[in-house]
Amino acid sequence: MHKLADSTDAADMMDKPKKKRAAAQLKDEITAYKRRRILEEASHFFFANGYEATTLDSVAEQLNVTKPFIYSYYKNKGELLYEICQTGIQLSLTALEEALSVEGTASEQLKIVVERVARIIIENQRYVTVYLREEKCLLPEDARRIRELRHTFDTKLAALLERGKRSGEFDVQHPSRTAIWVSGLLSWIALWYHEGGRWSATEVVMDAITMVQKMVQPAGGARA
Amino acid sequence: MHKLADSTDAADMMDKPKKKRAAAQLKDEITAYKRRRILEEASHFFFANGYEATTLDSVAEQLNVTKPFIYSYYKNKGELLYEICQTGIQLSLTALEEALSVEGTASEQLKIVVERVARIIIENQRYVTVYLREEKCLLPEDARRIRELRHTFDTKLAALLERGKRSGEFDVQHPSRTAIWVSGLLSWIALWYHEGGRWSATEVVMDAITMVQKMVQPAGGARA
DNA sequence: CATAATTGCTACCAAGCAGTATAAACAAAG
DNA sequence: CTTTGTTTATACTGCTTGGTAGCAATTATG
Repeated sequence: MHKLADSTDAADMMDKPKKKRAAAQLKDEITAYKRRRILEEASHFFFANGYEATTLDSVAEQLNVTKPFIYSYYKNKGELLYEICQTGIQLSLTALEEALSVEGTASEQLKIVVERVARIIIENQRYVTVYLREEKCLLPEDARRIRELRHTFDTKLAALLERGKRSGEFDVQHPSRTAIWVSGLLSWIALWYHEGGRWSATEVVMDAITMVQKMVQPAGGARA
Repeated sequence: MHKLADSTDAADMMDKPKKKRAAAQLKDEITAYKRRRILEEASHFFFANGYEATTLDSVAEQLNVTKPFIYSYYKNKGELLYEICQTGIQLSLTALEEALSVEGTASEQLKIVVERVARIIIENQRYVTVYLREEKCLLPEDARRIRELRHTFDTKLAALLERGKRSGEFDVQHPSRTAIWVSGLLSWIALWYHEGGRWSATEVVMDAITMVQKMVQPAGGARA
């Protein structure tokens, strides 16, 4: 990402003819595409075999390229892991933020949040699972950044619970602690769901909604 | 464990004087102790750095012994991992079974189950976390045995939920699926709890009880 | 067609580590 | 004090793998 930004730098572009600019842009798109493909295959291997047990040679083979090819798009193995973990948590966070931008009562918003985040987690299971499992393999600085994203997620979720508590919709005695249980329940989906297994993605998402609603539901029971 | 049983074999013992028998028994206890110590230190490293990233040399160093020492008590690194994973799930299963042996209504039993299992998971976090994280590193045969224990756990939990459903204490539309959410919530503790962190073990256990109760609670609300 | 630049590959290295062959140290028994 | 068996360490091997130096092939440019 940084490299990419550098080479499409404004200073470079301004004094070059249109043609060169267009060519440079296309090249950057191709570079971005190659990076995405490498990341995608790497995530398959990290998910199936774990980070340490995965060799970059095997990733390269799967892409029909060689190891130095990968090294010309990523600085090292750790950068691959970081981008995968980052993707895992960032996708969830974005889904949360988009859901929160939909107007509605706290209960309505919570339902949308759980539905969308659960779907995103299932669709991007590889990234989320690697993030949950391999955090310990990240460099301290990278791990800090990831934890920060996670913290933002939990904080925004806690704010929603707090809102529902104030409005009387939810019965939670400690919103920020409850938020952790809810986000744990969502994370658990990535570790447990198996495509083509006993239960469909839709069933799992609906179950998750039900479970979370019950977790925050006041003693009187839920309303329609 | 197997080796140990072999060397205290009845055939060996019967035709030997009392003294030798006693000496052999003591020796076996010492062997068992050494195995436990190795496992304990290994679990620390596997928990902190992951299975693949842990070297047996570092485990040996921590114990002030050498690598061949470990190899004279365990056949290879994989056997260590298997015993750690096995401990992680077996402890939880035993806690569940003991809790289920306490007489009471389904609600009462469920509360005891969650309390005891949550405590066991916190106390043995290293073993449980390694089991959840490193299952993919196990040999297929070992992985199968572990999954069987997990399945027994989920099945027994589902049976309890089924009982509560029949008696009208619980509102669960699909006991075996709900059991997975409950056992996921419990597993999540191992991945998330941090000793000396923001919340005490007791708070976490009490929270877990509350969350599970709400998850199965009928719409009318909970009774005392 | 020649020249320059970019892109990917071949071939390699250094390090780390699981696992072992063998010897030393120690203990038990006579 | 020797003999015999057991326990642990020294010292090594063979292999894997992250990472790189330098070359070949391809493409763009004049």
